Amino acid sequence: MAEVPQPAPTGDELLRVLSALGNPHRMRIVAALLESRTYVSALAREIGMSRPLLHMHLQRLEAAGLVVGTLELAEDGKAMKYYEVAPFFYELTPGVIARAAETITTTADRTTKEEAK
Amino acid sequence: MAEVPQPAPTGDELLRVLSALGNPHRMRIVAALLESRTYVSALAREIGMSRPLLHMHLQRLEAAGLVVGTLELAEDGKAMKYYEVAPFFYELTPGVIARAAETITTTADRTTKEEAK
DNA sequence: AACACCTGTCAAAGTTTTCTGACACGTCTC
DNA sequence: GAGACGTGTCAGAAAACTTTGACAGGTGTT
Repeated sequence: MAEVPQPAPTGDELLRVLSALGNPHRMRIVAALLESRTYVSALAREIGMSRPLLHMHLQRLEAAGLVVGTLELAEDGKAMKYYEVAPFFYELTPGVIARAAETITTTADRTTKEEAK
Repeated sequence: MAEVPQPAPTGDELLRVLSALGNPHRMRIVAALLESRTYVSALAREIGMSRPLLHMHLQRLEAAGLVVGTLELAEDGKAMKYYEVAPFFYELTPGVIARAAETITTTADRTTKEEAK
């Protein structure tokens, strides 16, 4: 197994990842998806969570690049969204945090950019 | 430099760490403290943040074990609280998250335990 | 005594995140 | 057509987090 040097994550990326993982529900979701990929409704039943809520959490995890969703057509024609965990890897050290901190765009900037597009 | 195997963090510990670092201000605070240890008031001026607010953020970081504060008496008798970053190291992978997820105590449990002591 | 620092805490306000209960749309089966 | 699945979205309530300003205490200097 080759050791691959990790590129330093940007502040915004790391921020998305950390705040996505810093939530008990979302940790459990990652754990469940690592066990086996499933579709939203099944996962909602499995972990006992309302579907709209799970939808939101999955959104957050996907935005952080930690899971990926794929809309698949089942043989019976039903459209089902399958999710699986992405193979992420982050190292958390003071240095990494400090380097990331330099590239954090302010909330104001982020909002402005979003609105601009 | 010896490679030390990292013990798997508990769910609650990882949760505290991730939610502590998943905040732009707190990232910047870690970055500033890595540059040089300082005391609260000086740091507040340096990063342009109100002292009570900084106090709260430092609390959160310290609770997660990411920084350590020491109350020191200056020669002139003034009591000053110096903070510095702790040498932390966490690896974030799907497996680590999944293992941590198993040991998450529910919010209800945590609250009960806190009150019980 | 008044000022300039340092420390801490607290209540209230503001903002974001989380969560629920509808609703709308689609397919297939009875 | 009604029912059982699947998808997504939206508004509003509830809870958590962030932020401010004011207060109280400490020391040492003018």
